[in-house]
Amino acid sequence: MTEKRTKNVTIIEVARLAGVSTATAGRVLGGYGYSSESIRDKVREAAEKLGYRPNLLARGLITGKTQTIGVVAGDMESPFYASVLRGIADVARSRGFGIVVTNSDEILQREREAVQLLTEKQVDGMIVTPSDLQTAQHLREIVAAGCPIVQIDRLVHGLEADAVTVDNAQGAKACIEHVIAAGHRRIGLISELEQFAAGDLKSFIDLEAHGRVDAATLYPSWQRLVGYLQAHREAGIPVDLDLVRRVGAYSAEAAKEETLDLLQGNGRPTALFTTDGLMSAGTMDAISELALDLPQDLSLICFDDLEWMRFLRPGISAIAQPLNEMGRTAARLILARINGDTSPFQHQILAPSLRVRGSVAPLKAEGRQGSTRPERRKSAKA
Amino acid sequence: MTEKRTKNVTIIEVARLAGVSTATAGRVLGGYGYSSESIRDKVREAAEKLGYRPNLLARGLITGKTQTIGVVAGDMESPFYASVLRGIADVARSRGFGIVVTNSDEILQREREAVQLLTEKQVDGMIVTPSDLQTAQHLREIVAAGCPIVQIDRLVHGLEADAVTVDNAQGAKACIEHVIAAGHRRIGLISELEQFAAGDLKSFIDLEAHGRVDAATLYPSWQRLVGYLQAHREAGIPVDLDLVRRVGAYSAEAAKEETLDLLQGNGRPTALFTTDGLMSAGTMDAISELALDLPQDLSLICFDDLEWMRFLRPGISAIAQPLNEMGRTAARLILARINGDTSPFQHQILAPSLRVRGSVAPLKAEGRQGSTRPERRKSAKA
DNA sequence: CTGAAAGCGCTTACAG
DNA sequence: CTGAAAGCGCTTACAG
Repeated sequence: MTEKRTKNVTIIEVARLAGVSTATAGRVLGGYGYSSESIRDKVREAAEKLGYRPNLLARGLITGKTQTIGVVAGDMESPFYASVLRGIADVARSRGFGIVVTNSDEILQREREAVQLLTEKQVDGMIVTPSDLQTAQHLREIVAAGCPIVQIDRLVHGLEADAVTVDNAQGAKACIEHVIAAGHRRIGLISELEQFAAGDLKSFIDLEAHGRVDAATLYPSWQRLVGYLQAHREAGIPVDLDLVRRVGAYSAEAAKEETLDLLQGNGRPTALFTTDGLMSAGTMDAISELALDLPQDLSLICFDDLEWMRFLRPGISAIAQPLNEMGRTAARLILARINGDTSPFQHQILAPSLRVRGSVAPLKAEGRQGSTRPERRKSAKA
Repeated sequence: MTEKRTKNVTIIEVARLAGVSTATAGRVLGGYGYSSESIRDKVREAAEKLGYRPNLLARGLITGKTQTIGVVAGDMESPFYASVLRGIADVARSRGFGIVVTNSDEILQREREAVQLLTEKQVDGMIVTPSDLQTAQHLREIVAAGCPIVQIDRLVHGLEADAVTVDNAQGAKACIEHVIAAGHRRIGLISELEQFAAGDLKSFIDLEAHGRVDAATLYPSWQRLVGYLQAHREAGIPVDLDLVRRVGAYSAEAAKEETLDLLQGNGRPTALFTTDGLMSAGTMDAISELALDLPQDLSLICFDDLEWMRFLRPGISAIAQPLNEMGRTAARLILARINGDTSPFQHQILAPSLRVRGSVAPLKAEGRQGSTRPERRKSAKA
């Protein structure tokens, strides 16, 4: 009960029992040098008998490799990161690597501390979802120090490192085209759109219309807005600014408020596009509160994650991000770098897989909208 | 571009620049011995100037502590484990620990390999959700070797280690009482109930009725069945065996089939209790397929996770497991052991937090059931 | 309070 | 193919 940690069997004891040098025992057990078959057997037998387990710390100290990938996620509890992590873990496991994971909560300072911890733990490489796309001094430093890193989901401006992202503009565009094909013309957008250095929504939309926006360097929700705008432009449908709702925070509650405001105002949309799982959750709360029927009163389409889709009510369409694949790709890239790959940096852009669940209701004749008035609000919460 | 990993600054170089011995430099930088203020400043300055970062591998090799917790989860992508992991990560971070995580997929062999990897990486302790409650030789071995472990969610028979579980019987009982209070008498159960050594469902129910079942050593879904049975007994409602559905696999598809069979048979229940998130998902699929209205046609209550609850349709009740708390508790326990706590092993049983979303519809007069006939099946999939 | 020496458990050249 | 020696970057007694 109170025994201290039993002393581990070391290579020295195995060597002694096998009657060989520690160097030889090490070669057999570590699988790295030449050794004759007879010696191999002797050493293995001795190791087995003593219950020898290699100490990867010692090996790592000397080889400079820990067979470990460090991961800085935003929040591993969210379906997004959980799925990405699973992809990373699968590839790591198949290659004999471990992963040490941390959460940044998208807070720069926390990300710095995480990177620091991972560095001190001597991980062979890092996979990170950068919190800040401008200031990323800590990332530039470790890259300069020779630690390979792979960015996921976002690109730090001018960081010389591999990256894996989803084609957000393309995916969002596909969603909107889907809805337009069903006859909708007034499509509301509920989107985070939190950080954008260059000003307000209006300016951004103007810039985009003139082709002055580089989608690759934007935060995902802004990229999805670009897809929304593109689809409208190509279909010849003017964008009503009132329909484009910038929630301004990654918060379901805020998304709910924004949706309520949109749906209770004049000129209500006939369809709604939410740009991620959390926005969808908030929007659905609003829809419940207003006691709207989907998709009769309102069509809803979400840019979402496969995991979350399971919980969507029937009648809601969604396009899923290939999150496992994003994790797997990132892990493969980092492992290649760890193994000495020095080819130019890659930016892999994954196409969202169009796993649509439910279909968008075709736009019906007018008249239904009046049936659900703001006065009915809260009626669902009997 | 092709530079090799730049050689790290070591304590030796810092010591040289500061004009002190490596032992002294180590004491300052490692914060473990005495040192005068003037020397502290000199050393820190030198370290700063050279960009010194400690190598935790070397420290770990010598101290025998890595400040790392190993975690064997079933599947970190699932909301259950994702939430537990988050709890663990939060406590670990606050104490300066890292976590290395692995997935077992509830497969014993994979769990063994995971434990092996973590052992070789010299984690200070492990948190594991055991895949098999009988055969757990690998766990007994590492415990015997002095590596503390904390079990989560399940208890290995006779394993001398701390554990954190949820009071499943109690939670399930609360659910059923909730439904009974609303007037329901025919309450269907959709549950995994996969592994149970001692035979079939009927035998189990008989055993339980005679108080011959020790809930503590059961798999969670069986514990939830116990709560279902207890609530019936205390309310004086006989259990109809036809209503108790053993899905026999942790599969949403299988849960769906079982639900369809139950709802399309004679003597349909007026309420349904699902014992976890995956069962709920399958059940909801079945309900959609039958085009049933919730809670008008059927009341549904789920034993579930907070994360998943967000996606439940209004009108569905659910009781949530405190998963973050389970992770946090486990992390605190393992840290205490790592710090030398030798008190008797604890088994902490967390009460499910009654975060009910939506309420159970009171049972209405008869007559509604006929309105949804099996013929309507698939009608929702227009 | 500080330093010289030994050592954690392995791997790596270098001889043989 | 095998062994003796050195060393990875730290910490730990042990003297002073």
